[in-house]
Amino acid sequence: MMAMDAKQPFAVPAALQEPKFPSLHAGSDAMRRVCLPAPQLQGNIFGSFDESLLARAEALAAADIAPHAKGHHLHPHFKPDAAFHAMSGVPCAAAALPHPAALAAHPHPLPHPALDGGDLLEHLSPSLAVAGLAEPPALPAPLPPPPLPAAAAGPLPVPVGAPGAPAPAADPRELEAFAERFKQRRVRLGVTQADVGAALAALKLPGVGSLSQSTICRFESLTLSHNNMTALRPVLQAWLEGAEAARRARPAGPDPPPGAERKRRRTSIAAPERRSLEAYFALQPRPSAEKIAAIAEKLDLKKNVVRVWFCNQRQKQKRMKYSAVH
DNA sequence: ATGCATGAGCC
DNA sequence: GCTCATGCATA
Repeated sequence: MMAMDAKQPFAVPAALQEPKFPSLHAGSDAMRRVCLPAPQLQGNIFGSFDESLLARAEALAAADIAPHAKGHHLHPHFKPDAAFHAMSGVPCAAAALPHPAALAAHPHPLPHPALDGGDLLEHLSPSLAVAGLAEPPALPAPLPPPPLPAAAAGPLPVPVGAPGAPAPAADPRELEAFAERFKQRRVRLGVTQADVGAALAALKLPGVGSLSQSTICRFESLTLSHNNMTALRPVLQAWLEGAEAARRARPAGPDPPPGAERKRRRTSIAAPERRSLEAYFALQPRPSAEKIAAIAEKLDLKKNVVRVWFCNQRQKQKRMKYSAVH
């Protein structure tokens, strides 16, 4: 079994998630954000068809999913989240698909024409989403980053929780610019993403503890939701200023003793299964519990794994990257 | 840098 | 059960 010690440094202050979207002009942003980033989503769908996969998905859909098919409306009730999804769900299903042409050009007929829903799975590209986009040139690393404890604790003005400023201008363009500047300066300081995350706790900002390397990385690469980016920006800015100030004062620091001890393994979904899931997702981003169960059974995956997979996919669609600036 | 997962809060 | 913010593990 897996060790599941839920250690949470701090609970996210409700203030960060409660009042989600004030009046979110982000509506338009969100709209733009919906479309799948998938830069690799333009290969020829018919070039290399994986018959077996498609046949499998098709069979699955026709034999198992459809029968259970209970009219799944787009949004049962109108909750704040639904509002967000209402617009992301509809246009996305279409946008996520390769081409409309694919729908009309699918090769073989169905064993059960009468069945609906899942039968659309046949025109899904086999390996569209597998092509990894190579990492950008990045920097040749001419300068060796000296590991610095970066305990930038200090008399920081903390321009964060401004009492009278509820919404600190969340312009996607602004966030992007800041993120880039942040990374630039961070590197200049010779601080790693992990260091930043850890140092954050030292700031003692209300409701702000440490963050992981993952989160810092995602911030810099804009792979966080707009809200998340907005919430993190002031915090990271505070750290940056403090760190640079501390740097000026004492430009040197001892090495942090590296401690290492962790365990937990990440379940990995095999390529074929992943492709199937992607296929389903393109057609129905929010399958019912029944469908999830059916999919899980057919793909021989745990139901929870499938459920989480769908959740994560949905989250990905809401990320900033590639969104606004277009 | 990113895939799979957890947990809080909400419906 | 879902969304959302986050994190561990890993490619």
